[in-house]
Amino acid sequence: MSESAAVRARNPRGQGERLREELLRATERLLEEVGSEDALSLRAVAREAGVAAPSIYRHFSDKTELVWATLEVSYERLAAAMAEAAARAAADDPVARLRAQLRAYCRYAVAHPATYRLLYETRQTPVGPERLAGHPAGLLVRSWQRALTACEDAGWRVRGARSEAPYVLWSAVHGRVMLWQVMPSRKDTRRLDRFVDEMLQLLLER
Amino acid sequence: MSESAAVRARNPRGQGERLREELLRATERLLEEVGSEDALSLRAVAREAGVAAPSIYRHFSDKTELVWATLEVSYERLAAAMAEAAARAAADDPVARLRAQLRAYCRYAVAHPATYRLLYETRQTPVGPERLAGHPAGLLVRSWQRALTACEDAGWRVRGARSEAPYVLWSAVHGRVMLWQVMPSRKDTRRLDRFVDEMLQLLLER
DNA sequence: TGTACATCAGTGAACGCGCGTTCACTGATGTAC
DNA sequence: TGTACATCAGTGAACGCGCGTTCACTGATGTAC
Repeated sequence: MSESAAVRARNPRGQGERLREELLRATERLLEEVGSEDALSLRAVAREAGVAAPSIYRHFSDKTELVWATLEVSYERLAAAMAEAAARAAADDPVARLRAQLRAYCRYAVAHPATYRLLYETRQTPVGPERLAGHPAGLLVRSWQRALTACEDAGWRVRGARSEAPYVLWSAVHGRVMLWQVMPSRKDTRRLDRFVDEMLQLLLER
Repeated sequence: MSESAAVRARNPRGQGERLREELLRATERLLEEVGSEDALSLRAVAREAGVAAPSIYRHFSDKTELVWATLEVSYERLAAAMAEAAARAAADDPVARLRAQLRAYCRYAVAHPATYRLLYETRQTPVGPERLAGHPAGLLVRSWQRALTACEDAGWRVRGARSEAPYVLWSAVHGRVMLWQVMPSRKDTRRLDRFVDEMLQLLLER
């Protein structure tokens, strides 16, 4: 029935925190499998991690906490993928760096649809406003903002209202990957790349 | 406890179909209240409609059918709101008509967040590909397409790759309203209007 | 005009299920004396 | 070196709940004769 479930050995003393990481990974995996937060059950997470359900409560006070922690991990993965892609681009070409970031963003989104969606589903985990203020989304918009400024510093002009530009970029890309998940078209990721190029051409000029 | 629940009278003979409509409306109302399809329960729909839970099965074979029917109704509302807005704009100004449609789209989306989201959550109602092919989303992309062609006929030029243009428009607007629902900013719908104007300026030129 | 019957709209009770969470526990292992 | 004890990682059984769905039914009303 369960794969590695039966063989899991208890962590040695002082290493209890390891289970926390395992639970987060199990949640991520399972989330992609079932597709949404509501469809995710603590009992299934426990099974996936090879542990009894109550063990979760050693590390997370309830389901909301577990999901929020997963959201944060997931955001970090996305940010890391974007940073890595940017680092691979030519250091003196901010447009190429921005393009690489946007493409990495799209790729992450379509590779991990459920965890990606989770980033934008605050309704499901009803948390306080202080927590919402620290929502990863805010970090993202600042990152697009910085990237655009770097382009300007390199002599590019941002078309249209400058204050709207990061939102234009972000909305377009987010919208595109969401549509990607709905539309029953064949999944050729080069189409996403083309879309990114298109947006940059619309938004930037020499 | 329940509001109109207790007083509902049985429909007269031959009018059984009325309950179907009532159930659809109850589903829409409830969906906005609970926020997602998973959180919606048939029993709650029945309560909302003032009817016993098994009565739903007189009109819908299961939960999936009920939700899919609601999705269709919801899409019709959105399409109607867009058509109405377009009709109010000057008949000889296709850009104004398109702008009106886009604004109506945004307004519908933020006024009915849960039903709007439902339009884009095919994963939740796992239906066959033949049904997916008839998904409202396809109708929408064709509608943007037509609107852009009308602008071209009136002497406007669509910037960038023409084939990407409807997707640019749609993605941007869809993405923007999704972000709107996440970001903890004050909800001033004029900001959405400004965004729409911005997109049109980026996309169209004389 | 009366009555047996078919049709129709809708129901009450029950089914089995998986869920989130709580509780008191177990048993291995390091530590103090 | 031995042993009592505290700490730690994790568990088994149970709770009450609401769910989707099925079943055999009820009772009002129109229809055929």
